[in-house]
Amino acid sequence: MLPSHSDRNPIPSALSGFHRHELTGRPLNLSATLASGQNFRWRQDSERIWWGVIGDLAVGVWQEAGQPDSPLFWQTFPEPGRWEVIADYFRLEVDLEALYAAWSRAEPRIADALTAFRGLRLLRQPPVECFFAFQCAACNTVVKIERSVSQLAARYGEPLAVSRPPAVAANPGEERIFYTFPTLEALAQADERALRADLWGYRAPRVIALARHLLSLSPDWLASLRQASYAEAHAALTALHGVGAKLADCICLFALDKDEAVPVDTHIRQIALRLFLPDLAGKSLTPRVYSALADAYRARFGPYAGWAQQYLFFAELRRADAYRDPALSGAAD
DNA sequence: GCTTAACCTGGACGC
DNA sequence: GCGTCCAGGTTAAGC
Repeated sequence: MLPSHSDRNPIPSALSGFHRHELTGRPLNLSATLASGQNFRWRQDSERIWWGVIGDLAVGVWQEAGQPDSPLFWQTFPEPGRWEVIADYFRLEVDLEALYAAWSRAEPRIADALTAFRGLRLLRQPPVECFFAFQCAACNTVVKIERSVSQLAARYGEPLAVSRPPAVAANPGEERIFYTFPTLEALAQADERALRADLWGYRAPRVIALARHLLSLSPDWLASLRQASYAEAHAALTALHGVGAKLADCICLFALDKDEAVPVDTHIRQIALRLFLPDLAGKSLTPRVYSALADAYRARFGPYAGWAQQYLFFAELRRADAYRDPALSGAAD
């Protein structure tokens, strides 16, 4: 079960008990995927093992840094061996090489980002978690979003029983407690003052109101949008008070399998103005401009435009020095 | 249909 | 130490 030794990156001893999965033909750049701003709850420990929560499972994953074709080492807690959950979450069914070829033909200027972050994948996140995590994103910083979302889970989620809790870098030797993301029922009964104390600020009452509204529709309403078209899902989401076009696109792309969704935030806007639509520079981000920018990505990158924009987005983040991990790609090792 | 201000808050920055 | 600005947006009012 344990891997062979590697001189470049010693296999962490903490991987004892982990499984090994060969990513044959399905590259995965673990660090780029988990640090590219899709999800705010994954953390790396001192041995560079990534720890997160998928649904009701705590998950540990490790891969040799900058080697998207190297094996993935993984384990789930408290129920071990749930590979199907990990494969689904990281969307390993998607053939990246075919996408790279098509994107490069359509827009050669994406080549550097593809090379730097080869194996970056979009996640298939639980819809409720994605919906509320990105509620926190408005006028906020990534560090604060991560803190707010983690505190929300700790306050209103359920602790996960991990039989052999991993130590995490920030607190060596301390047992790490994992929490599920809160249910709609828990969020509907949340205390606004507590949320404000957790840095949710003016977003706090909106979170509670949205949870109550979603419950009134159906506990499974968000997940049911996976069966809808992109246009239908986007329209349904933006009809909710507090959900604009950008947030709707984040949920569509990161949780609802709408691969053509392009969340136009400040970074994606700047990239599009620089590469595709310089004539729109100086224009306010009205709904019409938002659509024009997103359509520009879709016109070039097709039905997986949302994946392509994630590469450009992450490259822009790194340029802006807004990333935390210096070893996200092979070039960085 | 576009522009603007308000909404929380902590960190970076200039003075 | 203090003031100002900014950060992965959304909404409503005013024009």
